[in-house]
Amino acid sequence: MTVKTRFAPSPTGYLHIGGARTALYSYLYARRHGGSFVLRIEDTDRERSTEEAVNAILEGMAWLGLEYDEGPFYQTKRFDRYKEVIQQLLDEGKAYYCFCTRERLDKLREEQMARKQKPRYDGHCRNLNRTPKQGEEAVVRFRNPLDGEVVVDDRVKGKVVFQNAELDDLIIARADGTPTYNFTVVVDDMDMQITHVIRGDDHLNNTPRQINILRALGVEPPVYAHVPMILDEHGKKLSKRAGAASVMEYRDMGFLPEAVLNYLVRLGWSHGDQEIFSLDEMVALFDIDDINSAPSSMNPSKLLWLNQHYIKHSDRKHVARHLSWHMGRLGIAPSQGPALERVVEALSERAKTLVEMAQSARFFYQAPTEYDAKAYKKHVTEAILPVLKELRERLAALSTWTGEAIHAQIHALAEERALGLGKIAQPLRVAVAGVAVSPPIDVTLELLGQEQVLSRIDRLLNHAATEGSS
RNA sequence: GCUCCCAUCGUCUAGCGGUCAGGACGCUGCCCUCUCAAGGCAGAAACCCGGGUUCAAUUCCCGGUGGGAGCGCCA
Repeated sequence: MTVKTRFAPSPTGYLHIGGARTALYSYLYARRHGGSFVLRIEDTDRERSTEEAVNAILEGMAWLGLEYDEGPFYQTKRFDRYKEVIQQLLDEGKAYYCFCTRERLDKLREEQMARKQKPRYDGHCRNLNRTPKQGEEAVVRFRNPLDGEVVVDDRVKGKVVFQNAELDDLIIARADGTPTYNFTVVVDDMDMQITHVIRGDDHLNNTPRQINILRALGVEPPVYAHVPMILDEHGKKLSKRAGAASVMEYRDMGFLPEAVLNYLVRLGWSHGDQEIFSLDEMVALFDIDDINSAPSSMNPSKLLWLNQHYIKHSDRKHVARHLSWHMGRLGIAPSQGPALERVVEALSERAKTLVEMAQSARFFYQAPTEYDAKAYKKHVTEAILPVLKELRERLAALSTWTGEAIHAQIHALAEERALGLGKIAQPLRVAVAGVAVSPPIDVTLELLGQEQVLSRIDRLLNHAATEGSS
């Protein structure tokens, strides 16, 4: 039997980071075994499902590069099929109509809670054996076994046993005839021949119900693997407030998709001491049995470290492509100035995010409009101005504008004047970048180009002449 | 409240009866250095508690404590 996994989000919001991880695990497992990966949109709750959310999920999957082999399938398009199965269960006496009002159910729940009991349906209509009269409101409930137990042989949690007596008869069709979650999942997993269900462990408690329905349908349940939740950095539930919960927020913060993927795969899964995994390596090494059964917390600084790793080691063109998107957001046009790939090369060791890199890259494309006050005061001294003037002339005289030539000029001058390199490099940085931080000065000047460098030095000299130096 | 899940450095984790409890991020110190980084080296830092089982428990079992999830005509 070929492996088939699925990711089945409900479109009520963005693609959650936890969802992204279960999607990744499902994807990896299918790929690893040469199987297929299905995307299914669970939109049976028409109140809360939105098209924007569907698009957000699709966008998130695409950004991460998690390609699905089948789908997206929409449950709302399968209502006829669900109706058919519900009727089948009804006909076979495995489901029944329930006429209890919401008021009665609410009251029942309240009473049970007051008695410190687990709130559950009391089987009031279980043996009525009645079909609704014309216009009469009724839901359909699944006739859950009253005794015995259900064993979930979970690949990450191990054997988990539930007593049927703990379960009640859940509603599988609402009064308006639409099917409910626990039922549609079962029918879809059955119809789509899903072999491995990898999902959040918040679904573990639903699993025995689903298994019972599956059995009533005469189908063997798939293999289940319930992965623990992802908590925020404080060990609390991930929320919009406490750190980013949406995958797209990570894009916006300047993360590379491969960094996010690498981070997520290691959050709850491991392969010995290895930390860095390309997608191909993940596919080759991933196994459900290596998933940790305990929940894990986000470690933002480790994600940052991974991001920097990928910024440093990924193909420059690839990084440049993502960087230009962020530069666009900051209103910097990378067309006028040095090749973006070379800027990426120069900055890759000094940026943890692409947002940071875009900010640092700004001066390559836009001359500084002002000088950082502290840097100016510290480095642009009265004594250094004549040296800068001299350097300006020597740089102007250069016929080949290469890092090497620039380096030689600066070094020679520093030596002649018995100055440390920093004494010249720092004011130069202020002149060309506006701040005292940049890639190595020779690289910076080379990338900027002779014309820009000379004009920026002139500007600083003028500024010093009118505004003064320290 | 009931049912279920979980528990190794601050965090992510390795471990699968005998280890000086390993790695990674972060942190601290040193080196390198034209700035910022990157890099190199060194260091501090963990088996939740109590019972068993065993010659031997971080590891297996039970209980406690502490976290978490579920208990909808939501998914």
